[in-house]
Amino acid sequence: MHTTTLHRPTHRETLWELEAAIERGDLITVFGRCTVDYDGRATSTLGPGNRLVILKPDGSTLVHTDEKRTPVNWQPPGCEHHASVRDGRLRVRGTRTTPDETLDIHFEQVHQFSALDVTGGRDLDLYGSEEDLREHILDDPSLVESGFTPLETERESTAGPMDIYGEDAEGVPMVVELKRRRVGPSAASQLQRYVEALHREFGDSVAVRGVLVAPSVTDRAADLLKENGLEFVALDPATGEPPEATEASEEVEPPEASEDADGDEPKEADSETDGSDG
Amino acid sequence: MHTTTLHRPTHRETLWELEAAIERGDLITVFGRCTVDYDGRATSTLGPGNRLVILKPDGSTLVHTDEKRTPVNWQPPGCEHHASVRDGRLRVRGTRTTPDETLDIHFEQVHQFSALDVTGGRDLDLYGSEEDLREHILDDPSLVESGFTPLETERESTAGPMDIYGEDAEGVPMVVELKRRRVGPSAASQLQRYVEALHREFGDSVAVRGVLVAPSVTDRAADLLKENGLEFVALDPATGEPPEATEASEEVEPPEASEDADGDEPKEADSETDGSDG
DNA sequence: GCCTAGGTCCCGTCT
DNA sequence: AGACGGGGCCTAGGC
Repeated sequence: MHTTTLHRPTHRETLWELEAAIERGDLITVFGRCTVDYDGRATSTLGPGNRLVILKPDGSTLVHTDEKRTPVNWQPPGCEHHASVRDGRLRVRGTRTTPDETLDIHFEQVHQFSALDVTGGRDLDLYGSEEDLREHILDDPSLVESGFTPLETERESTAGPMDIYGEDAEGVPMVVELKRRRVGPSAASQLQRYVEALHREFGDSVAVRGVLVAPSVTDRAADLLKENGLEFVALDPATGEPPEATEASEEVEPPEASEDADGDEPKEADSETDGSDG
Repeated sequence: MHTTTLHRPTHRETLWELEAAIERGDLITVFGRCTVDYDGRATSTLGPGNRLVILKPDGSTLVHTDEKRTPVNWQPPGCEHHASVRDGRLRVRGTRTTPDETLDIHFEQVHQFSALDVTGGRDLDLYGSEEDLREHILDDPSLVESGFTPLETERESTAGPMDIYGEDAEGVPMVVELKRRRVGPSAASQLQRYVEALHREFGDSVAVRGVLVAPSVTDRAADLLKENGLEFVALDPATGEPPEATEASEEVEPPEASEDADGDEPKEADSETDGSDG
C-alpha cells in the first residue's frame, strides 16, 4: 500500500509524479485552481476555481466542485490521459473515441497531488433490483395473478425484449413489464409497445394482456394504462409482496380473485384496444 | 486557501479533523481500507478494499474504486454526515430522508485524510443541448419545414408538456418533439403520447401532425414513427442544420414541398477550435 | 460497433 | 412533497 502526496508542487513536479502514477496504474487526485474545457457530444467551458480532479487508471476522469453527486465535467472509462506544461500552466488532457471527445483541464496552481493505490473488491452485492422482482415472480407466479404461467424471459419481439412473457389461467398471452420503482408514463408506453408487437405477431384476433408490475404508479401513467386496456399489479422488488399501507393496487385493476373466489367469472381480456392505433 | 492532510492517521485523529472539516464546510477525501453498507431504495454491501471516499459540504457522498465514472456507492446531496469510532473502526455514516437512506462506511485503516477548500465557479457554459436545438428552430422555423409556425413551447396537454406546438403552412396543428441525440423507441412513444393527447383535446376529426426532430433515429424507432404516422426531421443540436454526410432525413418521411426556399442558407461554422495536436 | 433498456439513475422545473 | 422529462446521462447485455 503506497500513497504519494505532494503539497503545493511546481507544475514540473506534478508532471513528473503524474506520469509515474499513470504508469503505475494509481488513482490520481489533483486539487488545484483550474479551468475546464470539454468538446465532444456537446461543448462546455468552466471558469477558474478550486476543484478536485480524479484520474482513474481505467481512463475515467472526474472534475468535482463542492456540490452535487455528479461531476461538473468528466470523461467515461477508456480515455487516455496526457499531461504537459504549457504557458506556465499544467494541462491534463483526456481524449477518447466513439464518440470523439476531449476534456482539457488547465491548472493555474496545484494545491495538492496524490497518487493512491486503490485496490480491492469493486463488485457490490445489491438487492432490490428489477432482477430480484423477476425472481420473486418466477418463484411464485401467482404474485402477478392466480393461474399465471411464465413461459419466457427477455422474449424477443419487434418492439424489443419483454421482461416476462407467459399466459393466464385461460391461456391468454400475457406480457409482464417489471419496474423496481414507481412508474410514470414511459413505462406504460413501453408495455404498450410490447403488446402492440404481439398483436402484430399473432394477429388482432388474438387477445393479448399487458401487465405492469411495480410498487406503484402515477396518476397519469394509470390513465395511460387504462386507455390502452393494460393492467397494473403492485409489488415491491425487495419483498415480492404488495407494498405496505397503500391501496395503490386498486388504482387500475382490483386484483382479488386470487385464491378464494376461484375463477368461474369470465376474465374478458378482449376489451382492449379502443382505437389507439389509428 | 487551506488544505489539511493526515498520513496514516489514527481513527481518533481522523475523527477530530473530520468533524472540524465538516464544520468548516470543506470537501473531505478519505483514502483507506473500508467496507460499505447501503440501505434505502435498495440494499447493498461491499466487501473490504482500498477506496477513495469523498464527503462534500452539501451532503453528497461518493465511494470510488479504481474503475468507472460512477461511484460504487454514494449518497446524493442533502444527507447528513456523522463520524464515530466503534470497535476499533472508523464509521462514517450518511443519512437522508425522502427517501430514508443510510450509507455506512467502516474504515479498518485510513491511509490518507484530506480536507480541501473547494471553491469557485460551479456553473459551466454548455452548448449543444436540446434547448439550443429549440432556439435554432424558433429562430428559423423552416428548419423543421417550410411554412411551419411555432405557437407555443412547453404547451401543456394531458400527456404532459410538448417541446414545440405550432401549425404547418395549411394551419394543421403540429407537435414537435426535440432530442439532442439519436433517438430510440421511447422518443417515438413520447411523441405519440402527445399526438394522442391532442386528438383527445381537438377530437379525432381534426388532423394533428407529430414531428420528431433529432440528429438521427434508430431503425426500430423509425418503424414506430411510421406505424403511428409520425414524421422525422434530422437536425443537429449544435448547428441547427442537418447532420453531415447522412441521408437520415429520408428514413421516415422525405420532406416534400419545402426544398425550394433553402437555397441560400449561410454555411458558417469554420470556427471550430481544433486544438488537436500530437 | 450499434441497439435496447435499467439505474439506489441524478437533476431541474413546475405544480 | 410528487411528477415529469432531459442528460455530454452511465452501464450492462445482445447481436
